Order: sequence, then structure tokens, then C-alpha cells
Amino acid sequence: MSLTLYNSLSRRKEPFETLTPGRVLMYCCGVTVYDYCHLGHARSYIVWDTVRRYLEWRGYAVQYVQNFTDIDDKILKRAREEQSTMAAVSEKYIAAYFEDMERLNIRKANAYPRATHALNGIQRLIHELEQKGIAYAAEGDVYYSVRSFPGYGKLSGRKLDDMQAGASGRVEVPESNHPESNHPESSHPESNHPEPNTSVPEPPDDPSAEPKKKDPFDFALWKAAKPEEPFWDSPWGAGRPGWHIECSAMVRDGLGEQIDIHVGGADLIFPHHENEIAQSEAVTGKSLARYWLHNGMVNVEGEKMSKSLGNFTTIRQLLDEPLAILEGDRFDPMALRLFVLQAQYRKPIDFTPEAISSAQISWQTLKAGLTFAQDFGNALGWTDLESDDSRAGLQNPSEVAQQAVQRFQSSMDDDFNSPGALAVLFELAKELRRAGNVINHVGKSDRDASDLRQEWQTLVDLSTVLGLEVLGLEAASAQEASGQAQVNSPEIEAMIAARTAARQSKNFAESDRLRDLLKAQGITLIDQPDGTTRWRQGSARP
RNA sequence: GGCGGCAUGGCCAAGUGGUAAGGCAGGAGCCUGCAAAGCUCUUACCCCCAGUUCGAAUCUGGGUGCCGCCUCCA
Repeated sequence: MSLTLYNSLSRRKEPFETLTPGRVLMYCCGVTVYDYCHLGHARSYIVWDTVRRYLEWRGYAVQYVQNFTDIDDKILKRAREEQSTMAAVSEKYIAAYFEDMERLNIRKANAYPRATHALNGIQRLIHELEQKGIAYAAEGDVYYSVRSFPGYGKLSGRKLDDMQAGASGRVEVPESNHPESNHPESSHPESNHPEPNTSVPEPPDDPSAEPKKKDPFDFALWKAAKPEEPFWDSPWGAGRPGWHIECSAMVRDGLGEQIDIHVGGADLIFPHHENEIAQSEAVTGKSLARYWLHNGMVNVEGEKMSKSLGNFTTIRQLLDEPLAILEGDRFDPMALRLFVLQAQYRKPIDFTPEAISSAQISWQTLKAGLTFAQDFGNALGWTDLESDDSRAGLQNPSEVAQQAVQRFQSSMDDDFNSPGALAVLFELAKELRRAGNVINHVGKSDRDASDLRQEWQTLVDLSTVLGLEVLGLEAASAQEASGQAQVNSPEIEAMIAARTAARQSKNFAESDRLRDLLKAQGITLIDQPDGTTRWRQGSARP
């Protein structure tokens, strides 16, 4: 069995072969840090984190690098609004990024280069492009001459001439800028509409508005500094880098001239990744990345979630606010992860209340399987959970465990088909939940303890590959909860005895009253065929 | 207008030539004084039309609908 992945470059699934056996160099386009991350970002980074985890599980040593864009017009705009600086705004949202990602159990990259730390590499790259006659300076700006790179358009599958026709249709109304040109945005501060603001410092990419460009599709590698903006000295004068060049430079500095996998949102294919290829490959003469992978968008009511449409929900908003659809509960971060992984990564997913509640409940099911050892390990005599050889059983995996791993792998090998992989996890989790319920209700298991042990261990292992884990805090509180139950035990036993007496005298009204009383405290009673009554805490378990 | 993608049950979503995984949500029954759990059963004309084939959700052609990119965007 071999791993196959869909390469945006060829628009086909291809077998995965690394540049160096056993090693994967992987670069992920990160965020521009001017605001909190929304669900679109969450999806992207959950997906690529999962890909990275899977590659490692498959035995590859993965070097994973993800950048922060911390030089950008939007950051500057935010800094002006907050009477702050670009650096301060960046720091704030980088910190927020890490907080959000940690909650989603996204593992840290090996490196997080920032544009502001990559100026040397950026300038070197621009210089080399200039030497090769592909970049040209114009009044303090430097542009990339798109027509000098024969391969331009190979990733996005478009031709410059085709685009020109389309672009002209969009840019035909430059007059719309004029009426508002002397109305700063503060003239309508109460407006929450995310209308494109015509007073932003940078004009839209209107070819006619940038006469410095030789060709309308040329793009900026370096931008001359405007007054009161941060700048860096350069051979072309004071200024700052364009957006695309930073990734070319950071890939080269952090991973080398050629990498295995370059990933990012599908909305980055053009122009960002196309330009990145043009920049890097024109200099090195080598293909930049062997595989280009792009995740699908998160939609809201059929439309892409995006800043400009204003239809976004931030990660922290979704996780922190009690939700009506969840009857006032908060959305579990792992349920968000599940929501993302329940779709194949290239397909769009719709963010709806139904999807949220479905994911939340699904996570409860999976969690019941994951906490099986914690809940029932004692009952099954699993005393070695903490010890090093606790996984010894997996040396000789059972048929069920082997098949689960095999099915999981063959799904994931097929272009990271996580929905298929999840089906395997759910089958294991549901069986464990069933077995646990039987123990609760009958007092003993109807399954062989070591078989269950293997199924549980397999579930935990495979879930971890997808980053679906019961994290520390939750695990601790679950244990705490079971400890509490012990404390109240005598009181409960007394009530059960009273109820048993009532039942024996057929006083069912009293018997039901006591049942309801305990139920209100979260205690569920289980009458046994032999007339005795068992109980357990927690009525929520489905 | 150009390029790309998607259409499977109430919702989500696998399946890429041999008569439909899984999740969520439902229905019926057995069991129970009532419960809880368990068990059994149960819900698909795979967007439409034509073609290839012994056989297609799966391949080919045409159509319809939706989405993304072409402008900052995960």
C-alpha cells in the first residue's frame, strides 16, 4: 500500500515520493496577523496538522515550517486604528494564534519564520531576480516581470491572455473611487458593513493605476516606503517587501531550494502560490515543491467564509460562547476538529448549526471510546496502564485491531481521506461504549478483556494520528467526577435500599420518586434481573 | 468571459465497473412495574438525458444546478 495524494500542480492523484527517502520537507502558508483566526483558518491548520501527524505515523521524519506574515497593509491599517504599531499588532495576534491552535490540539511547527526576520533572504532573492533580468526597479518599487517566466500559470492552470480578458471586465469602473476620495472611513464609523473600503492606502490592483508596471500582471517584490510607514533599507531605497516574496525566501532559508510538500488554502493558488513558484524557480532553476496541496474553504450558507464578506466566526468566539444549538453548552474544541475532519480536506464544508451539534454529539461518542480504559480499566483488571509495557499486547495485535489499522491506513493513504478513517474510529468507539454499558449494567463484561484492551489501544493510537485526543484537563475532571461519586456513595446506597423496599411492597409511586430524586443528582439506577439495583453517575451518556 | 471543482438517504459523508461504509437524526419490536442498557428489524429510483458494457453511483458525451479562483484572503 502506498500513499497517494492529489497534487494541484498536475490536478491528479500521484504516488508520494520524497526527495530524500524517509524525510519530508513541508511548508505551510500561515496567517497574516492582523486579527483573530476564524474557522477558515482553523480548518486549514487542522488539516495540515493532521497531514503532518499522518506522515509521521507513516514513518517519515517531517520538517514542518509555517510562516507568519507580519508585514502587510492590513496590519498597518489595524495599527493606525488602534494607535499602535505594526510590530505590536503582529505580536498580539501571533500570541492569539498560538492560543487558538493549542486548544485545537495543533502541534507546533518546527519553525515559524516571520517576514520581518527574513529581510536578508528576501533582498537576496530580489537581487538575484534582478540579475537574471526578471525583476525590474521602478521609482523605488521592484516588480516581477511575469512574462519573463515561461512557466507562469502552471499551478493555477491559467494563461495570462485569458486573465487579461477577465481582468479588464472587472476594472472598468475606476470612477467609483472618485466620489469618496476625500471622505475618510471615519465618516461612517457606525457602519459594520464589510464593504471594500476605497480609502485604504493601497489602490486596488488596477493596472491603469500602476503605470510603473510594464505589464498589468507584474507584481511587486518590493514597495517603496510611504510616509509614516515602517521601512527597511535596501538597494532600491527604503521600503518593504511585497507579499509573495516572503514565502519564497522563507522556504529557501528554512527548508532549502526544493521541498516535498507545499500546502495552503485553495484561495492561495492564485496569485500567491503561482507567484511563489515564479519567484523561486526563476532563481534556482529547480521546481520549488514536488507536491502542492490545497484545502477547501469553509462556507456559510453556501458562501465562502471570509473577512471581506464579513460572514466569519472566530475560533475563540465559537469555542467560548455558550451556544443555543448545544442547549447552552460550549462547543468542544475536539468537536471542531471532528467537524473539520468529517469532510475530505479538498471539499468545501458548510458551517451550520446542525453541523455543530452533530459534531458535538459525535465527539461524545468518540470520547466515550477513548476514555474506556479510564472508566472501565479497573473493572477489567487492567493494572498496567501507566507502565512502559502497557502496550505489550499490541505486539500481537488481534484480528480486529489489525483490520482497523489497515482500513484506517488505506483510507488515509488515499489523499488523506479522513471521513473514511473516522468510520473506523467510530466502529471501535461504539463497540467500546457498548461494552462499557454492559459492564455498567450487568456488572461484568461480555467481551474478552485483552481483546477490548487492543481495541481501545488501537482507537487511542489512531485517534491521536488525527489529533483527536481527550486532553489533560478533561481527563482529570473525569477522574475527579468518579472520585466524587465514591464520597456520596453511602447516602445513595441508603436511598436505593429505601427504594428497593418500596418496590418490594409495590409502592411504585415512592419507588419512582426516589429514582427521580437521584436522577436529578445525575445518578442513574439500573435494576438487575435478580432484584438488586446498580447505579452509576452521569445520565448524559447516550 | 477564462480556469478549476462539486452534485450519493432528513442532515453530513465514504464508495471510482459487479446491485450502496460511517456519523448525526428518526421509526418498529423484544426486554422492564416504570426506567437504563442491550438485542432485532427498519428509512437511497446515487441531479437529468443519451451512450459504452453481460453489468455503472462509478467510464464517455451532452445538459442542469451550486461553489471557488481570476482583487487582500486559509
